[in-house]
Amino acid sequence: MGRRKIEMKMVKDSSSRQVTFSKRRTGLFKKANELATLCAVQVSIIVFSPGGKPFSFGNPSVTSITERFLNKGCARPKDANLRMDKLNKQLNGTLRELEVEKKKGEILQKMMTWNEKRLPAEKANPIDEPNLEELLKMKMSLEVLQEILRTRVSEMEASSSLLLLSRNGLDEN
Amino acid sequence: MGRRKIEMKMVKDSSSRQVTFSKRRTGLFKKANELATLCAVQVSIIVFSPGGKPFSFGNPSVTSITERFLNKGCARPKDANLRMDKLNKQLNGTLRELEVEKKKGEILQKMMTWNEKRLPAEKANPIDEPNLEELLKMKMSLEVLQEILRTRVSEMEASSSLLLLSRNGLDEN
DNA sequence: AACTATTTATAAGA
DNA sequence: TTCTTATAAATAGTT
Repeated sequence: MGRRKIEMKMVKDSSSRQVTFSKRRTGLFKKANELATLCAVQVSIIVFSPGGKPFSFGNPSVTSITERFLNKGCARPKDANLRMDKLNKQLNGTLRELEVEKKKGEILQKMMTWNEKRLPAEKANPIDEPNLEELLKMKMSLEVLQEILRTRVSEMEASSSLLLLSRNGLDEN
Repeated sequence: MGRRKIEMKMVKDSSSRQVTFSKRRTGLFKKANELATLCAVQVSIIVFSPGGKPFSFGNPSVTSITERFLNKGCARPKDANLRMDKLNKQLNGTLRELEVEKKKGEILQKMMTWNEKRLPAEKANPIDEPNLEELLKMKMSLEVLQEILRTRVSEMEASSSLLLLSRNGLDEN
């Protein structure tokens, strides 16, 4: 048992291939992160799974690195960058407000339901110590996740800018 | 002596950092090649050295994969949403970055599971659904949940304090 | 998702 | 840089 040497050929069994993909993609991204951390460099990876689903790793982000990589040959006026940046932030801000307002009530309803399920404190012993611990964990988790989402939204705004910028560039040419 | 464990921090000595970069970049590209071969998938990596020099690995090529990755977002007016979907896929990488502490790691794992249940985009077609809305919902939801949890935690902490206080008082008497 | 026997990667040293 | 080597880390096959 344990690990064995394998031939460097495509894994035939699709199920095994999926497992191998999963494990090795994780390992690859970890290595990439270590490289970025240890050497203070930018690393970007794009992988398409056997099923065609895209996975990516980026430090600081795939789009920024890709842009840096591609821009070597096709520089653009700085003011164009700034202009498109402003327009896009406006656009995204409006879009976001719209969507959030639209769904607010619905979300609240869902979250309240979930809250009831997760924390049946009223029915069970409300002053259980394990419960408190669970709650605190949950609280921490949410703080971490929120930070992630904050980053993600920022990236989205940035990439949108890039997209419009590139499209604008094409239109101009 | 052989290999020793190292701290996951930036290597201070610039010379050592360059050596580490060289070795690990080689290793990363090798791993990428193995992933591409074993699983018959497309992999693209871009790395900038400490000196700013670009290195890249691509199977079949960096540009083709980058285009495949970006083109979905450039195709339509709703591209911001579609791009967001792909950025969402980076969650793996981002979570990995935050994996510094084991306790946090465990919590993050739980949150990832929960997140996937709430947002089953991975299982469905990942390229069709506009994820911006989902993400914003998530963000809103978390904000709401956090407020709920804040209240709950406060209540429970207060209760626990009272409980311990009363128990302690009884012991002393 | 775990486990673990091995293989593979790699930090130091030369 | 390249090689060596002791050890850390990744992972193939299994449960």
